[in-house]
Amino acid sequence: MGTTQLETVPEPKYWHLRTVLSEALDSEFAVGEVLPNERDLAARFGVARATLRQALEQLELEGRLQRRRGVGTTVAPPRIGVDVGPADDSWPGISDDTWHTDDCTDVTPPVPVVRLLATSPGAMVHAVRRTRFNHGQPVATELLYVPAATVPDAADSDDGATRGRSVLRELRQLQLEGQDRAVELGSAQADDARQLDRLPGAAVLVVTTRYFASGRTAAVGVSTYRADTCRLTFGESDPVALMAS
Amino acid sequence: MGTTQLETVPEPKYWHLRTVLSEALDSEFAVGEVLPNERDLAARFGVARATLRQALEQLELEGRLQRRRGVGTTVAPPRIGVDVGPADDSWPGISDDTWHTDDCTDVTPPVPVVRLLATSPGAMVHAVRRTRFNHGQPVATELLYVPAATVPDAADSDDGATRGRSVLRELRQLQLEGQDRAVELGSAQADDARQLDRLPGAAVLVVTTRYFASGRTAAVGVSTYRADTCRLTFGESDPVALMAS
DNA sequence: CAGTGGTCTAGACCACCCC
DNA sequence: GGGTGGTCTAGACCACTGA
Repeated sequence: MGTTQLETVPEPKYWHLRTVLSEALDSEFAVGEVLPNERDLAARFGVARATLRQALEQLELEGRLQRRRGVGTTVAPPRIGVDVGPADDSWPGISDDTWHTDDCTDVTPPVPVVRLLATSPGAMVHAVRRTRFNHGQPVATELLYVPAATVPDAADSDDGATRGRSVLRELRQLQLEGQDRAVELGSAQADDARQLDRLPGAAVLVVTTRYFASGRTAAVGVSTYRADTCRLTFGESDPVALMAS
Repeated sequence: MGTTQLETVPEPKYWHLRTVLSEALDSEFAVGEVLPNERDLAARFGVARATLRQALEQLELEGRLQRRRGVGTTVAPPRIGVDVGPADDSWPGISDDTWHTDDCTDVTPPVPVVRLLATSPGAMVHAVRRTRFNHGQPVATELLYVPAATVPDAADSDDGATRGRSVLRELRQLQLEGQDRAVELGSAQADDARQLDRLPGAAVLVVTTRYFASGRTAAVGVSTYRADTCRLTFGESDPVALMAS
C-alpha cells in the first residue's frame, strides 16, 4: 500500500486514514492476509498510534478487519448472513442444528423482559441459554425467557443443558400464534463477550423476539449477535422471489 | 454484590467506569439532564480524560447518553422504535408521511447493489434519496435504487424531489410480489452523517431491502438508521398478537 | 467570549499468543 | 522469549455552541 500524504483538510486524520486503508484493502490485500503491525503502520502514515487505531476500529466495526491480541490484524472475510426469521421454523431453533443449548436456570428476568412477558415483577421464569454456531464459529448467544406457566411439564433434571432442551421441547408442543422482533445496537457484557470470543464492550446486534401463544406472550428471546461478522437476514415475505441469486 | 471471583480479574478501567456511570444514570439522573463536563468527570474519577471518554463512548453507543460538541453531555431518552416492515405498506413509504423525498439522480449503483438488482455493470438506475423523520428529528436516510426498466413512465422533471416522487408513484402501480431485508452495522459516511446530525463514522444500522415485482428484483433500498437513537421493529408476523401492550 | 466535546500526540505498561 | 494488540496517561490544540 502506498504511503499517501495526509493533506491538511477539515477532514479528521483518522477518517481520511480509514478511507485510504479501506481502498488499500480492496485493491492490495486478500482475505485472511495479515497487515503490518500498528506501530509500523502508524509510522508509515506519520500519525500517532492512537490515531491509527481509531481508523482500524472503524474498519473493524464495518467488518473489514479482524484484530486479535497477541496475533495481529487480518483482513476479514465478508460478513456472513444469518437468518433471523420469521420463517417456517416458528419456534426458536426448531429443525435447526445451528443452536446449541448450554444451560437452563430459574431467574427473575431484567425489567424490560418482565414488561414484555407481562409477568409479575420478581416472578421466576426459566432462562435457557443457547449459543448459535455458523461454520464452527459462535456468532450469537441467546437467553430465552420462558415463564413456568408456559411449559408446565418441563422435566426438572439436574443437568442444565438437559433441562433447557426439555423446556424447548415443551415449547414446541404449543401452537405458535405469532412473533415479532426488534433489532438494536448494544455492547457485549463480559459473559457474552467471552462466549463470542470478543472483548467486553464489543459491538453486538441485539435481537429481541416475542413469541405469542395461547393469546399471550409465551416467551421472550434476547439474542446477541456479533456485529462485526454478522449480517442479519429476514427471509422472503413471499415465496415467489426465490430465484434471485 | 456478593459473588466475587476467586482471582480478581483485572477489569479495564473504562469498563468499570461505564458500569458505574450507567448505574448513576439509572438512579440519579433524569432524561435530558446535563452531566458534568469531561474534564471534571475525569478528575472526579481519578482517570485521564481519554479513559473517561472511552466509557462515555460506550454509553453513547448504547443510547444512554447524547453528546454534542460545544454543548455538553446529556442523558438520552429511551430509543424510539421505528417500524421497518414487512407490513401492509408494501412499497416503500406508501400511506406514510414519515418519509420526505429529497432528490433523484441517475447513477451507476455501487457493486453490492448491482449484484442485488442483477443489472449489467455500469448501467444507470434512478437513485431516489429520502429522509425519514420521527418526532421532527431525522432518524434515517435512504437511497432507493430503481432501474429505469421498472418505471418506464416516470416523469423527467427538472426538480429532483419532484422526479423522485414521480418514480415512487410509478413504483406503487406495480404489483409487489415480495421483499426481503438484511440488517447490519455500518458507519455513517460524510453526507449521511450530516443529514443525521452526527459526526462521520457514527454507528448506523444499515437496512437493505429488496423489492420483488414482475418476477425479478424491481428495486433495492439502502436505509441508514441512527444506531444510537433507533430500535428497529419488525411488525407482527401474525395479526392475532395485537393485544400485548 | 468562555466552555464544551472532538482530535491528536508521544510516550508507557499490560495481557495475550506463539515459538 | 519477542511480538502483537489493548489500556492508560498527561498533556495540547481545534471546532463548535451559546451567552
